[in-house]
Amino acid sequence: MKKTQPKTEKAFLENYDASLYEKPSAAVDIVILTIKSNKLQALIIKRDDYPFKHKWSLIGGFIDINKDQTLEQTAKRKLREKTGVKAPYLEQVITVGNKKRDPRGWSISTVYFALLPYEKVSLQLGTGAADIKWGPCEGDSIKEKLAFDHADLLAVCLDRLRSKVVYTSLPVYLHSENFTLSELQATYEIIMGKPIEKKSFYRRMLASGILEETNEMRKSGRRPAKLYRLVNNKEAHYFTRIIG
Amino acid sequence: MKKTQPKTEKAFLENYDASLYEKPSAAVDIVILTIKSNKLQALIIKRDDYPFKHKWSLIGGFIDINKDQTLEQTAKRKLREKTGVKAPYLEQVITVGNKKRDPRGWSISTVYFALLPYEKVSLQLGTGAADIKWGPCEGDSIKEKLAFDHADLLAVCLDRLRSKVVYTSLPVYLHSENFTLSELQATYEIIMGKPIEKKSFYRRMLASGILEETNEMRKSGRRPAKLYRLVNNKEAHYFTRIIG
DNA sequence: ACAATAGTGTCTCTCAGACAGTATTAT
DNA sequence: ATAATACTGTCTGAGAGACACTATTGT
Repeated sequence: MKKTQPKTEKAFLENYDASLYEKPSAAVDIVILTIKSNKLQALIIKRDDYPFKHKWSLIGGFIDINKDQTLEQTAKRKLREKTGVKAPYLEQVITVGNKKRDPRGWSISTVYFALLPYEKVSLQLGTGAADIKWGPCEGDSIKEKLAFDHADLLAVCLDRLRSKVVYTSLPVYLHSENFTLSELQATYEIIMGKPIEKKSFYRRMLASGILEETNEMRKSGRRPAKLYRLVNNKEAHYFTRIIG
Repeated sequence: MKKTQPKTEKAFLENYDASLYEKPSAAVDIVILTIKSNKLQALIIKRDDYPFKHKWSLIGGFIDINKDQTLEQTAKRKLREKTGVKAPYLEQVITVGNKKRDPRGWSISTVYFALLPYEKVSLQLGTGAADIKWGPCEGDSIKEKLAFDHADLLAVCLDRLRSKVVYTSLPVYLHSENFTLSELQATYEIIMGKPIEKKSFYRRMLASGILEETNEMRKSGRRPAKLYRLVNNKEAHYFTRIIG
């Protein structure tokens, strides 16, 4: 028995039943990165529900089509629920989708990475988590074995960050309001995993126009250092050459 | 009446019913680009079904969880169905997802862009299309008004291509096997929308190590030009400085 | 005074930009 | 010979790399 073809867009939409087609599940996962104890660290939670109950995983969850207006909003909501803050930098990295990554069946996940200053974060357990913590990144991974394909997703994000560090100003988002150039350089070096020439770094950063001096000094070490801040509302800066 | 909690992963999975949760629709769209008549052109089809019946749109379609193993496979399948070829370059660009982009409801789409040489393509209508053609890109858009948010998706891809052209070798994928450096330069210039210094371009390309001479010459113009080809299985090359 | 950290001076090197000059073909 | 297109020579300039040097603090 053939259904009659609707004659207008309106008629088509009135008769459309989305539930007739089998769909993959759709989720968002976020790799939240910070610098803590001179290490790049990723935020992970211990799952309190099946599947992978009691295993560590990235922060994430299904899109709730009744609550979320957009994909990015889903990411921002999750991020806020776990860290209590709005990330100064959030980038969509990749979407993976296949039949095997989730034992419950065909699923896709859009992966974001967020950078934020450690001092600003106050971790919150939220629902579905038995524990939450920062795990130091070593190379492309983390000591804890992660659920699903989350180890892969983390690796992709770390890769993306490392490839961008050499021509962008992304590491400033790992610092709070004021920071010294030495501190910023240290952050670059931690991510790159190797030292940078101080002079090249100073030249580059000061010429970029994204930083401005404050009147304050950091008095921790020996000679006090000038504190800088990101110029009001500056986007990430893209340099025309690579450093390091 | 509270359902009892399953006691093991196995029990949980056996009882799991994916259809209980409302999911967004999940699709893939592909911006297929080529150079034709000295212009960057995008492949579009005229839709033969609702919604947006008889409107132009990008190539795409829902993920078929019974046929497709992975998201990328969905993209490759669509691409092959419409062009008859395997694209030498395919890159995932963005995933958009919200409640309004499709009148049928919450939907997400993962967008890829593909580069391929015009000569290799033989357009195929396939199912669901009333027409298929190349449309010249002007700036960030195309003359034809596109269905859904496809104009935005196209713009994001053109943006991505333009931003990458200045530091990568992507344009080689718009040429077939053999090409001259002048032809390749012309392709760069079409994408960038402005001329490049010939000497800088030659130096850069020859130093990159991604090209090798063939024994043949192109005899079209006055002085014949050396034909080059991509060295066996070379990936896209990333330069350390920007051109143009 | 000295150690430690912050910051500068300055030379070299690589590669893009500019542009003039040479090479090889068809007519 | 001339026009057209393919290439090369070579100078300049911007910015990275190297590294020695000066500056400012606490002890």
